[in-house]
Amino acid sequence: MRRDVFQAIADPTRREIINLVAFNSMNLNAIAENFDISRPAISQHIKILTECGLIVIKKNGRERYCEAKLQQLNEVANWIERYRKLWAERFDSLDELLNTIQNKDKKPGAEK
Amino acid sequence: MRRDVFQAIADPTRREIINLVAFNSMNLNAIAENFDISRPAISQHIKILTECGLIVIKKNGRERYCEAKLQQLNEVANWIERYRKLWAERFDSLDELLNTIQNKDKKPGAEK
DNA sequence: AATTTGCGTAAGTGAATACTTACATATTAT
DNA sequence: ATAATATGTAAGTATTCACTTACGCAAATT
Repeated sequence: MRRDVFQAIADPTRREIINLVAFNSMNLNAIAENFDISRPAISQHIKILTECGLIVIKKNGRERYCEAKLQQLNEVANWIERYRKLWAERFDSLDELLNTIQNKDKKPGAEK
Repeated sequence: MRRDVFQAIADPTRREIINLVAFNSMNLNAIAENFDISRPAISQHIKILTECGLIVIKKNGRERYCEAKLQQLNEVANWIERYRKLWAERFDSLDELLNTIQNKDKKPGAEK
């Protein structure tokens, strides 16, 4: 059973769940109302999302609030970033800015 | 049969194939040499990658050269970008630069 | 105390996925 | 012409996936 972020966001329903809770925590039933599939199906999707760390559950009485923790998306973003200069010429200047900022942030003076 | 970029890059083998051909075109056998699975399996992965536009095939005699066309990764990048400010505080300053650049590029003076 | 609400999970199902081997088809080499 | 090479594709298979219904349990309501 693979369980990684790439896999997690491959499913459209899970991407929508992420979108729903990204800015506001919601409990499971509130999330499920936005979909045509059954509540247990949503529950299973959320389980997958928590297992790869994209969502954390905060218990409040009998309710479970789903809160987005999207740091893991970094893995995907970094993977894509390696190829960005190959497809997005208009970001060329941004790349340089990015490098400047990163170097300033953590390794001043390193790698050009 | 879903066929979208999120789905395509969910598979680790396909991500490696993309990585292989991203900077140099390679024919199918050359790609297959890098994996333990059979050549037809690679062929099927490449079919999926072409179907969602991440790879184009250039015929050269009996060989098929696979060339990366990663513009479609934009779809994934854009999706993630919406949430970036939620998880990458150290990119906050970059966000502003990004906005500045984008506004300068296409809608000068718009949004803020 | 009894009922309702919010949720997790087990078991079952059909479809999709990632592979395999076997075979067909072009192109190149001998 | 024959053989070797590079590839596509069909068919079969085991596993995973996304769902369903049924059930169980704790917290809240009545």
